[in-house]
Amino acid sequence: MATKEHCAELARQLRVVIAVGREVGRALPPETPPATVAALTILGRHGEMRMSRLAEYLDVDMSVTSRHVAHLVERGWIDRTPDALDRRSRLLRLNPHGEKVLAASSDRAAEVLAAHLSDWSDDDVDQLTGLLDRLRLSFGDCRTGAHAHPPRTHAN
Amino acid sequence: MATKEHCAELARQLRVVIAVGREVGRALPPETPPATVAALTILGRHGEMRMSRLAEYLDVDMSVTSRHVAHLVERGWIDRTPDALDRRSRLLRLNPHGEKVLAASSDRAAEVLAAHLSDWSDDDVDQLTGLLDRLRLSFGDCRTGAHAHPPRTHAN
DNA sequence: TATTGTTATACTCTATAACTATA
DNA sequence: TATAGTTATAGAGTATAACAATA
Repeated sequence: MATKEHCAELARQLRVVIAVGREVGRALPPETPPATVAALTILGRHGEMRMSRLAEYLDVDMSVTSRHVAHLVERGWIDRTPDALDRRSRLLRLNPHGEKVLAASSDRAAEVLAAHLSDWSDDDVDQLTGLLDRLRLSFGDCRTGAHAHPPRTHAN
Repeated sequence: MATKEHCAELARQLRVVIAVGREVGRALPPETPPATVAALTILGRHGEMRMSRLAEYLDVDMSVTSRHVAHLVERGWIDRTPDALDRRSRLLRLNPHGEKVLAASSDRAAEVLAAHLSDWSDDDVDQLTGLLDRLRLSFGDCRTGAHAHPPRTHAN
């Protein structure tokens, strides 16, 4: 069980990482701002899902997600199809065009990181990535757990 | 030397940290929004400094820093004194009131983290903190190095 | 009645550019 | 001429609340 002192130090470093994220974000082309890439990344990783679940993954309000999604649809990067099992909701899915855009963005972000991490080994990077993933789980489980897991009875 | 594939995965996880940071930020009281706490944290950790250096630490434009600093001065949390050795610039320093506010914010952030990290050991937390600090250095050195280190010939 | 998603509105944070004062 | 800092303005990103449609 982590003590509060250690968590306080982690909190400080967390804010530093946000600065690094901004730095990486600045290197992205104007047509794919960070928030856009974030949505594409989640759809690319977890596949088809509905608005509410995307909002959970992004950790922002659904109203915000709705705007981002509308933008992605306008650009022709994702498809938004009606959900046959619940006509209130719509299913979101990355299309081939969106996959290309995501790949390019992801590539650019990786370049920026690699340029600064020249003295890191792959093992170093993996270790950090692993801990961040664990951090995500520690927070994410709690968040989505609030409404006891979304009932994914229809589409996966 | 880290390869681009590993960096791409790190980039994805980095965005997760931003979400966690937002989550922690939401728990802060309205009078100390995240950006305000960030400025206080840096002044608390590195002591007296001028605007330009604070802007570097925050990794935002000086115009943005100027606004935040004005806010901090209005609230009476920092003192802004003229720099005798360069009358264009002003030195910023946390005062006792600001130290109290910072302590309270820091405490709150640590609480939120600790609540989610119940199954983390202190060693786990330290390991992540250490890697994040190294990440900061890998980026920060490059950023401030652009103008070959600020000439700290006068204060500190 | 509750839930999914959209839209209107306001607030926070940031960047760009024009400006003042000093080096 | 260059640099430190301020201010005005614009643009992302997010949250709250009111709303429509469906469960």
